[in-house]
Order: sequence, then structure tokens, then C-alpha cells
Amino acid sequence: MEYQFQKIEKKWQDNWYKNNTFRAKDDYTMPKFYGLVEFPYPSGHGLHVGHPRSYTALDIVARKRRLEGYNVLYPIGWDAFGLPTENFAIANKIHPKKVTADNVANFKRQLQSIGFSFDWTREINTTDAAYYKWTQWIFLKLFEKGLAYKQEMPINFCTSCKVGLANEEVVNGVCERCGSEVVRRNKSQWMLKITEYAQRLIDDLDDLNYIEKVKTQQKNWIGRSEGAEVEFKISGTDEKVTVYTTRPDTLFGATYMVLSPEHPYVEKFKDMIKNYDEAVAYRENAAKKSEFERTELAKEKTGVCLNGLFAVNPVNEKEIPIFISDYVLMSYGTGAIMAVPAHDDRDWDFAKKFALPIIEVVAGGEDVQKAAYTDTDSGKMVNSGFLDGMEVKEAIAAIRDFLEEKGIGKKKVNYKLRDWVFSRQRYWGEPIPLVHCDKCGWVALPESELPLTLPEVDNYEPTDNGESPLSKIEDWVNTTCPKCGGHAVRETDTMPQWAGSSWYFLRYIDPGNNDAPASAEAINYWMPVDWYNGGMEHTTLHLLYSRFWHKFLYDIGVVNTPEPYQKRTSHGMILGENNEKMSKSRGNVVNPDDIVNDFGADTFRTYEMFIGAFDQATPWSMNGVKGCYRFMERVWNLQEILSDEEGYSADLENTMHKTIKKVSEDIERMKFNTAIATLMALINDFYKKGSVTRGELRTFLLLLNPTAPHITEEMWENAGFGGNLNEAKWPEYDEAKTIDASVEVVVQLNGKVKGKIVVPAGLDRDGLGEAALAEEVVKNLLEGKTVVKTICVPDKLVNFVVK
RNA sequence: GCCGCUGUGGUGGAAUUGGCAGACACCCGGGACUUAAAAUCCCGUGGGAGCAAUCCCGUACCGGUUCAAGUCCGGUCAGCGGCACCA
Repeated sequence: MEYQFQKIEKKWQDNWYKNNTFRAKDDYTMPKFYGLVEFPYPSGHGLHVGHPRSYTALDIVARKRRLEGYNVLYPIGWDAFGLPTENFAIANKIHPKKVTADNVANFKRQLQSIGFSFDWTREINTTDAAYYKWTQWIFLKLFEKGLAYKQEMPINFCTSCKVGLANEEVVNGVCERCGSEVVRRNKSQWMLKITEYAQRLIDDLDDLNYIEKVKTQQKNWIGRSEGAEVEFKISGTDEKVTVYTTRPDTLFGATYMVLSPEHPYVEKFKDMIKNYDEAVAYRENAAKKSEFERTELAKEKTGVCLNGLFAVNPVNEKEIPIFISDYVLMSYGTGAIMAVPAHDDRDWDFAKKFALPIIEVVAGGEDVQKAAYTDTDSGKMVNSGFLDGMEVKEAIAAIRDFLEEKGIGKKKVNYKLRDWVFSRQRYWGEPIPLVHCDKCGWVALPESELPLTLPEVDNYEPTDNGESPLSKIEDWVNTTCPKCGGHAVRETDTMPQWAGSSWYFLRYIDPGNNDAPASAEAINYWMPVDWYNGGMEHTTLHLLYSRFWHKFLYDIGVVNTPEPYQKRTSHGMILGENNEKMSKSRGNVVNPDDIVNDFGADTFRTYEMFIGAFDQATPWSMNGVKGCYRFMERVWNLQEILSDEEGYSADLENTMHKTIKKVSEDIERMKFNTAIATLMALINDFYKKGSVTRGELRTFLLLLNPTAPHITEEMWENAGFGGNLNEAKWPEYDEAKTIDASVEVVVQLNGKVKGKIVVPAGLDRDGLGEAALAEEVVKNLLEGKTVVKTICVPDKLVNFVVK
């Protein structure tokens, strides 16, 4: 019998999709499992081999959970708004709606050809008005609660194309398309106050089962720091500048101050600044740079001394000069710092460049004239008045108290996290459902007017002034104010792609609901997501944004849990055969369709899981695919050596129990590669024995089914095990039968392996030592030597330390 | 630059808590089958020395802790992901 994968796979896929086999049940009495994968952006390039890595992994978990008796929700949808679609639409004169529909159809065909057990009855699309109605609704709730506000924020503007650009479209400071200069231009934009949730976004990580590196990345991104705000008087005025510092202990070493070039005091004191023109020129130059460029530590420090303006150090009344420099950002802290060159690397570089004094206030390092001493764990305060002689930590506490007592400063917690810029000057996004009325200001559309649909237009090309394409559609822009009935204009910016993906997991739960994002009963049953897998590239932004929205929805009573995802894991990237990132330009892209056509979905799925450690980046290998195809054939050919015997054969009984245990545990730990290796080893045992019993085959098929669902269903049917495999029970093992009667133990002399002995399993330390000494091999090894110490590790080894 | 991760045979990787380094595959070499080839099956396969038993070396590099280090600690180098308007 030949292995005809095309026929088998088509047969079972038709069966599953026609019968909605993997539909999640609305039976809220069953134990539930909600498995989630990041829904794809349906790009024109089609599915990447990276998508199925994540999708197969959770498909395996989902299929295993169903066999274990859970009501499983494993959904999929389309994160379909976004820049590439819009750019493709403009370039090819095809409406983005049409581009999206075509791409979705292609993605869906591809995903179905791989046999994922998605519940297709719950498919969602962020660009459907019925979906984004609720994205808009959530935005209005945020607006209502004061968490959305307008602020001037810079956008990238191409001086030649006259359009706003995404950061990605700016390459080395010039426009990706035309190569012209890109400037940063301020524009009033909608912002979301994610910073208000900063502390909760840190604290609530504690109870979640996220892989550790994801928690660390989230915490570092939020960037909590404890420090102090200190007020410095401006000489000859009654005004004060507030600086933020994490090292208030070094206040006596502050020898100058640096303001961000955009700091309002530059304007405020323009009359006192003798070189104001120079300062303005510097500020304009800084505006061209991205924050990334500005804060790069390696670059040469630049800045301008504000001549005529001085600050007074509040602890020693010394006058210090004030600079502006682009490494100080308005968006962090107060936009002003006190510079302590002796104990901060950036300040040190700056001080050297501008020949500013460097005063040591923490002793213990090398000469501070040669390098900054930044260690806070050792060292004592010097040149610091009343702080002298204290440890750094003591000094921090003492100075904070001092500042508060004197009313010149206070303790302050800061976060690196910044508010979320929520406006995009684009067509292909959710319209922001607000209007501006001259009388009433910004007014929300009433809920009854949602969804505010994207106007269907032929011309969605950018304007030449950096405004959204929507601003050109006058009969859409001009409207009436819902509050006063007077004339009003619509907000023409749209939402970022992050919006739709910040709550999509809720929509899957109840995708057709027209009265709420999802019903309370459905949310209570299904939430939180039990297991969410996605890429490390989404660890900071998407994960944080969606946690923020979920917490907000929790606060207003829409959801029942403060966190959306109970468990978060990540997969590594699949690289090209040459070990580089797959890309068209590198010519190393693998199309999943080719693999499915040539080797079948089961081989493809198995290879995707066998390719390497799940959380690590790994290169693709066509030879590896062939190896997995060979494995599938060996699986198929088990039917040739199938005996009539039920149960397990005596010589493989322990192996069967061990294999069930190993595969079950490996799937839970996402060690899919070793789970498959274990099944390969088992099949090698079957062939060595020359036959496989019905019981052995039955268990083998169940264990392989989540990975290779088509071939196993077919063989299950052929063997007449009854019903469909997907309705069977996941096999169980007997712990007692996974333990062998005797074990091989290593004998070492001074840590080097010298021999092996076989002893009964389960001996304790003393018993193992005695058993070892009784062995002839060991006696020979120890002859003429003095045993100083014996180390025994039960079932593992005996190490004699000898002289 | 900052934050996070990774580094093991010719290749992908395995080694769950510090306890036999290299499971399972791929490639390659040899053999069987075949007129021949492909496919399949069997054997070999970290490096070095030796007829052999066996011995020495070996987990990016330098150093440390330990009876014992791929695993823990300090430092160095290299690669990858993210850096807020790609998603």
C-alpha cells in the first residue's frame, strides 16, 4: 500500500471542515482550554514558513487537550489593516479592501491545506466594520475616561514626496522611496495614557506564567526607576528648573546642567541667553534626528552652552552653567538633568568635550579624570558636605530626606514607558470616531452611530501636507456636532494597526455579538486565554498594548480578569538555508505551498516541529524535510508489519509507558523536537522487532496525531480502532512501568569515567556505594589506591576520590 | 549605544535539578538488492594516537567555584531579536 498523502490529506481536511469538527462548544459546564496564536497580517507574499511554527505548536497542544476531554477554543483571524496593504494598493491602483480580501483568501487556503484545527466558524477580520465597531467603542470608552488626549508629537515628513512616513520607511535619515531628506514635523496627535497603568503592568506580571525573558523585557521596557526631583534656582530670577535624577547622592558633584533643546525655558529666558540664535539653530538640527540617533551612546556629544544663564546647585549654592544637548529628551523625566561627570558616562563624555570640571563625590574607583565611576555597591561619599563618609545607598536615603525637609526636592518614581501615539495619517485604518466642534471641542460620536465606517472612495492617496487622505473627503469630513447640532469636522487620522490586535482575543469568544465586544457569560467562561504563543518581536509593544487595554476593560467592568493571558511562550524565527533572515531580496524564501504539495502537510508540520529547539532561531533545511518524509513513510509502512495481537508486547511494554510519559511531558514543555525524536526511536524499535501489535500501533497513532493528524486518522480507520481518532482518549501511562528493574551506573575515579556497573534501580547513597565496592571492576580500579571520599548519586554514578 | 537572547561534531540539534557530552535526524563513507540508477534496507561516522585492549583532547575564548561544569560565577569575542509610525 502506497503512502498517498495528497489523497489522505484532502480526505480528512474535507471531513473536518465540512463537519466543523474543531468547533468550540458553547457548553460552559465543560473544562475549557483557550489556546491563542498571533493572528497573521495577510500580506501579499502569502504565508511565511514562520507562521506555521507557532500555529503547529499550539495546534498540537489544542489537539492533545481535545483528546484529554477539554472544550477547546483555538481560533484564527486576520489583522488586516496596515501600511503594506495601503502602499500596495496605491502602487497598483487596487483598492485596499480588494487587496485585503484577496490576501485573506490566499492565507486561508494555505492555512487549511496544513490541516490546523482552527475553529473557522469564529474567523474574524479587524477591517470588518462589525469588528472595528468595537475597536472604536473601546477607544470612545478610553476617551470618556480621560485616557485619550491630544498632543503635539513629531511625525517623519518627506520633503520631496510631501507625505508622513513610518519609521520603517526612513532609512539612514532619508526617504526609502525617493532618497530625499526626511524632517521631523510636529503634529497634534491622539495619545493614550498607557503610563497611567505602568505600575500595574509591572506588578501583575508576578502571577502570570510568562517565560522569564518576556517578563524581563516587559519590565525593562516600562523601565521603572526610583530617584528624586530636585529644584535648581535660575540665577538672578525667581524661577526654578526641576531635574530628575536617579543619583541624588551625587548632587554635590553636579558641575553643570543640561536641558533638552525643546525645553520651554529656552524660550522663556530667550532675553537672557546671549547666544539664543545658536541655541535655536541647534534645536532645529536636533529635530531632524530620531530619538534613537539622539541617545546613541557611542556618538560624539554635541550641545550649546546657554551663555548668560546659570543655575544654582541647592546644596552648595554654587553657580553652574546650563547647556542644551540632544541626548536629553523632553519625553523622559523633566527634560532636564543635573550633570555629574564623575559618576555618569554620558555626562563624563560631555564634560571632557566641553572642558567642564569633574568633581569626585564617590571615592573607591579609579581616577575620575580618566573615566566615570558608576558603581553604586561600593565606595564612600566625599566632597559632599554632610554626606561625607556614607555608603552610596545611605547617602541616597539621607539626601532624599534632606531635599524634602528643605522643600527643594522630592522622591520620585519615573518610567521610561511613554504614552502611546495613537494617530496615523493614513487611509487603511479604523476611523477615530470623534468630531471637532468649534463650540464644544472634541466630541465623541454616540454609540448608536458606530461603526463609523471608512468612506468608500477611489482616491486614498496621501495628501501633500502630511494630513490623512481622509481629510480630502469633504462631504465626510464636514458633519454636525452630536452635542449642539452645529457644524463640526471629523477627526481624519486613523488608528494604528495595534488597535485591532489589542482586544481580538475577546472577539473570538463571541464573534457575532452586536451588542458588546463579547457577552459577559462567554467572557466569564473562556477568559483568560490559557496559553498564548507568539514571536519575541511582539514582546514589548503588542503584548503591552493589549495588556493595557485589557486592564482598562477590567476597570470599566467589561472583562472579568485583570490580565488577558495566563501563559505566554515564544517561538524562534525560521531562517533561510544560508542562516540569514528569509527575504525576497536574499532569494532564500521557502513557500509552504511547495512543501505541502511535494511532501504533504504531515511532513511539513512534523519538520516545522523537528527543525530545532522551539524557542530558538533555526535555519531551514530541505534535507531535514526529506528526513521527516522518510519518517512518515516508515509510519505508513507499520501497516505491513501489524500483528493481530492486542496490548503491548512484553519486550516493549516499559518502552511504551516511557514513551507516553516522555511525549506527554515534552508537548507541555514545548520540546516538540524531542517528542518526535522519541517517536522515531520507538518506530525504530518496532522495525527491529519486526512487528507491531495493535495496542502498540494504537498508542503510537494517538501520540503522533497532534503532530501529523491526517496520516494517523487514516491509519486509525484502516486498523479499525473504531470511530475517528480525534474522538479518542489521550493514552495514559503507568509510572511503575516506566522504571526499569536495574540501571547502569557510571564509576568515576576523581571525576573521570573509568567503568560502568549494573545495579538494582532505586538504591540509596549507602546502598549504591556498597553495591559498587562489591563489583569486581571497581575492586580492580581501586587496587593500590586510597579512597579519600566517595560520592554516590542514586541511579546515576559513583565517584571515588582517590590518592 | 541601550534592553533581551544565543554560541555544543561536516549540519540541525539532545543532555528536565551541576552527575556517562553528541539522543534523534541530516550529510558523508562502506555494503546488500538492481543490467544500471533511484528508492529501500544494513553497517560506520567528534578529533587525534594505536593491530588492539586502551589512552589523550574536546561544548566560542580567558579565568574561577566544585569530588564533578555544556550547565554556576567574573571577564572577552561573535551572531540574532527589539528600540515606540513594519507588524
